[in-house]
Amino acid sequence: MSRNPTPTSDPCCTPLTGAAMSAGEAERIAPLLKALADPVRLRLVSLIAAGGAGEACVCDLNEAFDLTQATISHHLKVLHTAGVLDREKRGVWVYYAVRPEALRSVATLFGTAALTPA
Amino acid sequence: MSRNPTPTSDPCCTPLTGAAMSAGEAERIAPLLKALADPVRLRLVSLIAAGGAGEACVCDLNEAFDLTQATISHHLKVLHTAGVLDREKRGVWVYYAVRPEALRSVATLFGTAALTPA
DNA sequence: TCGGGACATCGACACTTGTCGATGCCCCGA
DNA sequence: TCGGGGCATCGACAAGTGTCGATGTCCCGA
Repeated sequence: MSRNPTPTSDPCCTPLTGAAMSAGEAERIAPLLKALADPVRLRLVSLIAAGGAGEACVCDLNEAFDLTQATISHHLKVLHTAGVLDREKRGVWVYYAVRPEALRSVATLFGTAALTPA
Repeated sequence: MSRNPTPTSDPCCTPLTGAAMSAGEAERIAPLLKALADPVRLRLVSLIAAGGAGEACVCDLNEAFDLTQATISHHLKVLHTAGVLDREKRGVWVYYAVRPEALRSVATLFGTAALTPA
């Protein structure tokens, strides 16, 4: 619809059409990044990952923030829904664990990108 | 927060697994991830990075999406403000280039994290 | 059996964000 | 000098997001 009628032949630069990331790929990865793009959730993942076995109890996470328990629970749900965290209930307590595959996806995406020297 | 659009001073480059991330550190990195956490912006960065010299003209980027020129301009501004893209005007056209440091920050952050289970 | 503690969910609120059409600014070519 | 094209900005709108207090659900110990 809004295709530019090419004001002058051969405008400025390289084609770059049909390049690296497809639209579908971008739509698949963006939610993962969106889940991680929050200071509280970044710290949550960091706290869980820094814990001994890569997991942490919600009761401990609650005490690390100046936020309501409902808010922390919400953030943990967002991370879990995005596939960043695993959830396991043990008796009264709930433990969240980091899913390495999720972080590996992001690392791969930007790792290769950062190494392209131009 | 009227920050200079070129935060060259040591971005993040801190492991996600070592010690827990501080609140200030999380607040500093989250905007970078937030800028990248959008399908359109991910494709924009990908297109720019895939171009020959790691840069691209806005006129070409406009044609790669089914969005208004104003919307693309907005997304480019977000990426530029976050320090992901560099902006350079050449005559009538404007070229955006990827800042490798920005992507390297993200790669470092999640790269070490993905290697955890060892 | 009953009470209480640990999490999740709900409803509500202010704030942010993605998108658009319209308009303004700047640079070049005629 | 003037007209036009490339890009940014403005104002507006709907949709999404972070946060809270209140409430619900489940499980254990007394």
